[in-house]
Amino acid sequence: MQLSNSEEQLMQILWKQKRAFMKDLIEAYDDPKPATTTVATLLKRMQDKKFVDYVQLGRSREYFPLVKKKDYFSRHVNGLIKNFFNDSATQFASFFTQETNLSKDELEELKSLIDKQIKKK
Amino acid sequence: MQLSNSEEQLMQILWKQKRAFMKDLIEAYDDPKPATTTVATLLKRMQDKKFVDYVQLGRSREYFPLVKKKDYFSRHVNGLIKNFFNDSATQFASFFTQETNLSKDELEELKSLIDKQIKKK
DNA sequence: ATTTTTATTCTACGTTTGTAGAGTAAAATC
DNA sequence: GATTTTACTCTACAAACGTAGAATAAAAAT
Repeated sequence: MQLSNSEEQLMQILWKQKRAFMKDLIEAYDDPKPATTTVATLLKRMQDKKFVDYVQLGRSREYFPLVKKKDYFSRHVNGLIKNFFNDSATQFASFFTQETNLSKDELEELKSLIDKQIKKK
Repeated sequence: MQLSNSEEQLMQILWKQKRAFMKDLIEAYDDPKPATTTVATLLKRMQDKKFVDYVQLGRSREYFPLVKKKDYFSRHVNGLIKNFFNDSATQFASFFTQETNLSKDELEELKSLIDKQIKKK
């Protein structure tokens, strides 16, 4: 099951905060901040989808992610790659380096990164 | 305005076929294929969203994309980058090369690609 | 002790999405 | 020319989303 857009937005905040009470989450929204009830609904749905859980502390709940950003993100990108580049990561990478306009420095950096990866193999 | 999931799936088919009649589009679906009315609805909604248009040929319509896959995809990835890597393409790239497990050969290929890009700058 | 604030639940409601039946008109077939 | 098929349109409807008011209950402030 996937997160909806507004759920994902909230998830981003939670990932950043790592563990948070609802008020902290709302705090982090740009104005106009959503109603607490809105966030509560989202959190409950996200909990049903097994993306977050919480511990009860006093009469408040401290929420935390059940899914790592990394993992969630990987699934995402892999989906993208599958859909747009019929499953070829290189094709994707190629597209990516050409389309996102990285500066020369960034490209150099990326290159050396790849070099490191190659050495590992 | 964004495409929904099933709209995007249909869009993928249309991008592949470039121009197509509804029956060709349905043809391309895996079984169980959707009802023609379903696809018709999707096409109409996609038309409202300005993602496709058609020319009438006889009493049939030949549909075609109004948005290039490339552009659509760029928007997507840029959104991802913004959301997950607070707008740093290199951070994304770094993550990408580490997480998707490209083979040594693929990495080499990517590297030379990047080199080409660098030379252009 | 009474009032106010805080934290959460329950309920709700308009919108978008996924899916498709019923109806209609033209074209093809018998 | 009557019947079947094809190509759409119109309407519908349940599920998911985005958003939040009303209600409740506990805690804090007065």
